[in-house]
Amino acid sequence: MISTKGRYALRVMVDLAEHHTDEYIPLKEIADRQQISKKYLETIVKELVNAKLVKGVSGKGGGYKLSKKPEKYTIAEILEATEGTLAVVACLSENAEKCPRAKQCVTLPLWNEYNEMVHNFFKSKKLSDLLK
Amino acid sequence: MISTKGRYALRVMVDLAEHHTDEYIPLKEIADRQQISKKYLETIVKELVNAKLVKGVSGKGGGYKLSKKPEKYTIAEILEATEGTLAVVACLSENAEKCPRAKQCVTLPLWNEYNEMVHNFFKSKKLSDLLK
DNA sequence: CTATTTACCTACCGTGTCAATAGGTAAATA
DNA sequence: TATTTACCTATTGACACGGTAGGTAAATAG
Repeated sequence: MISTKGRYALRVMVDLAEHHTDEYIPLKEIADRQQISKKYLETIVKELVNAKLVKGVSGKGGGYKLSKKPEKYTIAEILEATEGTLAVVACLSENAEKCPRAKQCVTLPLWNEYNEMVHNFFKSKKLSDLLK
Repeated sequence: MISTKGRYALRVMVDLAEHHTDEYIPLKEIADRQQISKKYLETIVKELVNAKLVKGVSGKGGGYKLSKKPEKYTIAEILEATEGTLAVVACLSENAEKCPRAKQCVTLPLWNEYNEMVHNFFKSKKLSDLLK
């Protein structure tokens, strides 16, 4: 299940996209518009900054800004930055040690198919698709 | 992410399907074959029994048995019984109170589409599809 | 009738994550 | 120098996950 972390991140990205000018947008504005605790948003936006999805500058006139155009973001990269992984089962996550049962596992093909479907879905969707 | 609970449940169901005769199959056999702690399996199989997906009888000669043919089970119903819900976001789960932001929510259409895709996927897959 | 086998029930535990809060420090501008 | 902003480091309570422990009830075999 996609956690609030990922869902809020998406809403922040959309907000940044919709209010994008030359200026940086302070988090307080976003928090007010989205009605999400600013403190909590800080922890989320930090991960977006780490993943270089948004750029932040401190000080007066500072805030956050998208680092590329909305149509250049896949939903997948945004969710992966905040959710950690989009893998649908633990054994298919990027940093999973390989399962010794893999060869005989009757359910693995199902998980592989499911996993691929989910990844393709989120890779096919762009941030710009969420704008009105 | 699908938890071990759901994944083990699926393996139990497959095991029951593959070793299905007239007899009931004791959990110990399944636990041994699948190399999963019997104690833990008990808690999982209990939920399958509650959902009437398998039938259990006590006593000597007892054990568990599928309550219908493998091709009659969708993967969806098995996972829902053990995972609680297959909803991809909290606000789309069956017993969620309706979100006051729904009307204005920019991300809701995405979640709806994703949710439907996932449900369709698991409804289209049958337990019999996992048998060799 | 007794022993054995099985499901079934209740409770507990450690660990980790989620969602959120608190209280600072550093950077940048006016 | 004051103010605004991001950024950093905890901390909290609640809850689920993965698993264990020890018992009770039911059913059969001898």
